[in-house]
Amino acid sequence: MFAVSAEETLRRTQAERTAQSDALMLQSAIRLIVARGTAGTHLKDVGESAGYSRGLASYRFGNKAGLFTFIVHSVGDDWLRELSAAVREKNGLPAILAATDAHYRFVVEAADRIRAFYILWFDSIGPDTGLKNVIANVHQRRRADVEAWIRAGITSGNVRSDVDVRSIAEQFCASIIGIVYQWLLISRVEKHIFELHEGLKRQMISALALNSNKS
Amino acid sequence: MFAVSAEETLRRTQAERTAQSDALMLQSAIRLIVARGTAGTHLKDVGESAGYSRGLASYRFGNKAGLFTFIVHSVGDDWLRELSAAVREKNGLPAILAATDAHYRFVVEAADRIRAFYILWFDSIGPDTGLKNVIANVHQRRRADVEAWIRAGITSGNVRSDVDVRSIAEQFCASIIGIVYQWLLISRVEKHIFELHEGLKRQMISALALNSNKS
DNA sequence: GGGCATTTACTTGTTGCAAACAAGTAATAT
DNA sequence: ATATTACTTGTTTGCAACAAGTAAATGCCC
Repeated sequence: MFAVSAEETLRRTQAERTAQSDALMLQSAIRLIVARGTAGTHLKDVGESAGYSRGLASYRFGNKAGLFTFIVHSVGDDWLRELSAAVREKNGLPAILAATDAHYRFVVEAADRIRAFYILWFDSIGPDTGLKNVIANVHQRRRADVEAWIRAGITSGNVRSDVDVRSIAEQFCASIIGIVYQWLLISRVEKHIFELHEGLKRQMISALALNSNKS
Repeated sequence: MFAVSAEETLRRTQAERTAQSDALMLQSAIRLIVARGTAGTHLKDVGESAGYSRGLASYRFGNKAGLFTFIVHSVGDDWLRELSAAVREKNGLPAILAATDAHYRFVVEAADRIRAFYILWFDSIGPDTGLKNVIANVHQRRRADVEAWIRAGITSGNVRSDVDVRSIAEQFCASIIGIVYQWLLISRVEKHIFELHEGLKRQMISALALNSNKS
């Protein structure tokens, strides 16, 4: 029997099936989070608006925390990859300035996935949602990257050697968080957020550049 | 009939009754938010753990958003009052440094109310929870205060006159938000958060002080 | 390669619980 | 004594969570 025409075409492996339903539900969830917030995003809706049954999201992710963790992982990994592509082999101050520019670009692109990602980011602040650990890790990785850039800049001589690396890296990450917060709070973006990123760059230059007025 | 002995002692006005139940439920809600997060805080529990019925919180605040708005108003007003007391008649750089120190003190005191306040602050980031507007207003007021300090510092001559006031004020507020975020994320506070505040002060000094290396 | 057992993907049925509101009772005010 | 305000209890609705079912894909022995 090789006359199974129609059925043959829509036969997919199990891996493909889950990959597809994961992807569709991811998209749906992102749209819902951006539109209604985390509290207004119901697992039921996630499954149904992805074209499946009301129960699939529950079954796949277990609960809301599981769904949110999945989203943060998916988007966060992409994001970190794109960021390190933007920085490439740079180090020291150029790396930090490139990262800041890249961040600005991500934010003004205003892709729903970035917005949803950061909504979840801030949402996870409460106590012991497994999500909190995931995000704390992303945060640590980010800070470690910045520290590495600064240290590399010191050895290659484009950053002055008397800075407190850890402290500057934390300051940088804290500023990014603050900028993102403002972006999510007031939706009219553009110029405003641009200025915040430019200010952050100036601040990093004055903290790290060689020709500084360190008394 | 003036033999109403016992009853006479516990007679309160209606205003006193609501004031007391408001206060008790406020405390309960703060404890619950810190312990279980916003999603895990049920109106039912707020009423009951304050010594009332399961329905009172619903009745008084309407819904969860109403409760959260009430908390942000209560704590936020106290907070702004304490902050402006710490700054007093200072202006310019001294005002900003004093505000930063005061903020550090509030945070390390780690009073539950501050923690709950900021948890709600970050929680309100999603779309159009009436709470978002409340918090956007607090945020605006805060930024306006900082701008006013800087401007006053310029006229009284302790801040250099070529700074972009608005931009610096936003940078400052963004940094504060970022610091608070880190505080909520990693609970071991002390030294770490202290350093972040000190770094912010240094940054503001380099942005605003008169004897600067503006090329 | 074809048919049967196993595993994996997804759906539907059910329970429990909280939010929201309605209708009641108790306390204070006029 | 009546009206108003504070609070409680009853009821509905809707989602999350899980259990038990069906459908699709895979492994296996021939």
